[in-house]
Amino acid sequence: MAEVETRRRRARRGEGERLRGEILDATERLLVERGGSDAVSIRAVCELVGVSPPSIYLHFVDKTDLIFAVCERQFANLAEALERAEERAASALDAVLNRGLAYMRFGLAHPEEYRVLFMGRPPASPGEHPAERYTGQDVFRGHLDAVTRCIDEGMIPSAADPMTVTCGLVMLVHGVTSMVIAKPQFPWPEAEGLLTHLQRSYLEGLQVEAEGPSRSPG
Amino acid sequence: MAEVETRRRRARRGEGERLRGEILDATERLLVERGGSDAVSIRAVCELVGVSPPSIYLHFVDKTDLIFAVCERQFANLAEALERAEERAASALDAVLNRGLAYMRFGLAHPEEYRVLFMGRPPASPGEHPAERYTGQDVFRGHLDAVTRCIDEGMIPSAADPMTVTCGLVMLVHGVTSMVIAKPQFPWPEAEGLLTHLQRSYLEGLQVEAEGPSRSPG
DNA sequence: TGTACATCAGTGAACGCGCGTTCACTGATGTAC
DNA sequence: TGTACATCAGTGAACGCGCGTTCACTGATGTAC
Repeated sequence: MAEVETRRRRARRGEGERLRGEILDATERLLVERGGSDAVSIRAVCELVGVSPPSIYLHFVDKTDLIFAVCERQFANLAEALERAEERAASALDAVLNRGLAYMRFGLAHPEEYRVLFMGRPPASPGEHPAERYTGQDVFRGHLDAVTRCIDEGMIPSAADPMTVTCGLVMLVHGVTSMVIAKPQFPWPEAEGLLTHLQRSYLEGLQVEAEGPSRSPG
Repeated sequence: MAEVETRRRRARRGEGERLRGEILDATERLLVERGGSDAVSIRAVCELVGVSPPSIYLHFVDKTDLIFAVCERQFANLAEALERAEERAASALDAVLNRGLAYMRFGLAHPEEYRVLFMGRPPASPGEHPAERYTGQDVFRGHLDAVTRCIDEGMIPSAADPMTVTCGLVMLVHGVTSMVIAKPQFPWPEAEGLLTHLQRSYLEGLQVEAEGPSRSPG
């Protein structure tokens, strides 16, 4: 019951950074509970932490900076989940499929975070903040590497452009993840099965296209 | 320059409904300009229309009702664009592919509307508003019909489940559309080409899966 | 060991703002007689 | 044709609220001598 008390102990000298972490935790929790960074107020974050509003500004230059810091942490979490998934893979192709599944699982397990990372709009004050903070380039780079390895090992036809295939898979995975998050009340088929079906069919189709398409639709 | 004057003529008796349309137009315009329904205020809408805030409530029960009314209009616009695309198709398969492309074009041409329709969160006051107002079921139904016709005509293997294939295509199309909208600064390949590639490869893959997969990845 | 001082980690109160919504009203338009 | 009245399409002013941010400050913690 110790965490119930509303006013926290003041940090000792040199431990001021601890508050920063607590603020990030509270912000993320509110982001999830309330839905959307617009619905999270600095005041609410402070109340949750047990601190007064001005103290936020000791650690973040403004609200956008705070929200972005939460994003950065989540991007790091996602990247880590993807790496772990890749490590468990038996083959290069498995690594690609596993990354896709792990990405979707992350999104469905943390839908509000996923909204902020991949469904929200670009920052309110564009240009001031570096793109790395809200774009997720590391994640894409990881996908691209995994796909390239598949092509190198001949599991994806070498006629395929790695960038195109990576984007294809990203669109596919993001499509399922974001659609299920956006329209949870719609009777979608079970997500893991659907994504697996999509990933496999797409990759099979690549193989066919490389051999020369069996028929030309349209 | 007649539209510059800030205070509009009051409607004659029985013409009160005209204001409703003007309010919807202004709301949609602000939605696009400002980005997001949170950023649209009733007061801003009124200023644009040249009317006082309370007059909104003669036509809409509250702000959510107003935003939803805009959604309904946009869903109708989208459904119409999809029908027109389908009419231009030379075959059942073409109809499916054209619907996908038209859907994406609509999204990229009206990104803010697309955000509200397919990327925003479910309504603030859930349960009070019928799901048809923000789900887009008509659009999905149209996709399903088009896919079913393909299966009937043998252009998609009859072993495929229409619901699965429709969802697959929807995820794919929504994936490209929403990702490009969400991360416009990322160097994606050209969207129409990517979507065409994805749709064709996926459908080719379906064919292969129906014949029994050539290899089993994973 | 004692004391003056600097620094660090915050706080309390207020700023000006825009918001959704409600209330009592107005005055033009149409209708009944 | 004239007038009293009802209705309709709005308006003006205010409500209470929560917001991000800033300012001048406090008081505990550590340091120098």
